Amino acid sequence: MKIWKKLKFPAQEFNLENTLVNGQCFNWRKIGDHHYEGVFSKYYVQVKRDNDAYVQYSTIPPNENPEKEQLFEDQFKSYLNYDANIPELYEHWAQKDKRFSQIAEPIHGVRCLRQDPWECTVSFICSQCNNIKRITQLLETLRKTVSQIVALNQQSQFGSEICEIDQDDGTRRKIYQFPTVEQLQTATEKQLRELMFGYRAKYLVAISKQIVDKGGQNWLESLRGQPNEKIREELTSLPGIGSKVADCIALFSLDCANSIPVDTHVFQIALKLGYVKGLKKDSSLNNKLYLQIVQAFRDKFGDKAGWAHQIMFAGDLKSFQEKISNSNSANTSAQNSKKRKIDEIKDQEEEKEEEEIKVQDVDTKRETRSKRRKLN
DNA sequence: TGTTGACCTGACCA
DNA sequence: GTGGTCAGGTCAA
Repeated sequence: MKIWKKLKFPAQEFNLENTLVNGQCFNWRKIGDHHYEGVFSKYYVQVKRDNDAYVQYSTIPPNENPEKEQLFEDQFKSYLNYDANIPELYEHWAQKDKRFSQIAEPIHGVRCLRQDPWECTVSFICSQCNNIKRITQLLETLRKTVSQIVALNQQSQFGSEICEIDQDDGTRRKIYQFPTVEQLQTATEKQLRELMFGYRAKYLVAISKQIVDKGGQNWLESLRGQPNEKIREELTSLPGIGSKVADCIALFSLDCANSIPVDTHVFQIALKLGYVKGLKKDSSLNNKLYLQIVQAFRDKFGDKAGWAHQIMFAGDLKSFQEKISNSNSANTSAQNSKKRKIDEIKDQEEEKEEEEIKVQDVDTKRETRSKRRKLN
């Protein structure tokens, strides 16, 4: 029998789907309408929303006394950045960018999570040249298998099993917590390759060892509160972590709300919206351009630009495109009228900017034609 | 200093 | 059925 706890959390401030499966984390799975399951800390957690004011959650194991319950709630609230006023931030960002104002409603209630830095590190190393579905699968495999690897390598007799849960088909499913740095350190490259981690296997093995040498989980957590540049420098000194992965770890787990991970999606956004003057679709994403795009997002969205970036990023994902187009076509004429007035003002401001993009597009096309001719 | 190709795997599409 | 391409990058030459 599950015990459900209520947490006051209006829907505009926290949308489960838009937050838990938008590509910032890979430990949640949809199991029903507005209902998700996941592994958080040492708990199997289900979270659901059945009214606009509250979300409800249950944990396995349950917390047997009020102190433990309070401790879990505090931990969960911290994970959800509970104190951040998301609607206020949305309003601010929507005033700064027309595209943001278009996606704000369909992708409402996105919260940037404050994840565990180790799990976040492993997750984004796995994200290299990979898609969300497969990253999620790889991390699930890692949780399931690592306790067997630990036992096999005789480093520890303790696994990391949390519980067994009943499934609809009558079978039972074991749930495991995420392996610690020390546990993953016991795995070999060969073992991880067999689990289909591919070339990322060698990074995971090397990085586990180096982080353990630096002080393990405590070292990673000690990076919280350090200057952004220092965090970047420390993380990129580790094998398999470049600028993009370092910025993901900083943004999603180390309290750097203005970190901007520039990947192919963010590059496309910067290109389409003309954030960087002279940016072309075949521009090579070198370090200089990377930092220009970062600066452009910071200039536009301010000190929590990383959080705004995550919403813009989600807006570029295929899984969110349908939501956006449905929402746009369902807008009532009254809404449209109000929106039109706001848009008119923005249009005037951005008209100049868009002219520049058109010029860039023409340049790009001209260049492509020229290249093609040369090839022919 | 900037550019390029190798690196694992699986889904998708023609 | 098969081969090409791409997917939230990094690294070394």
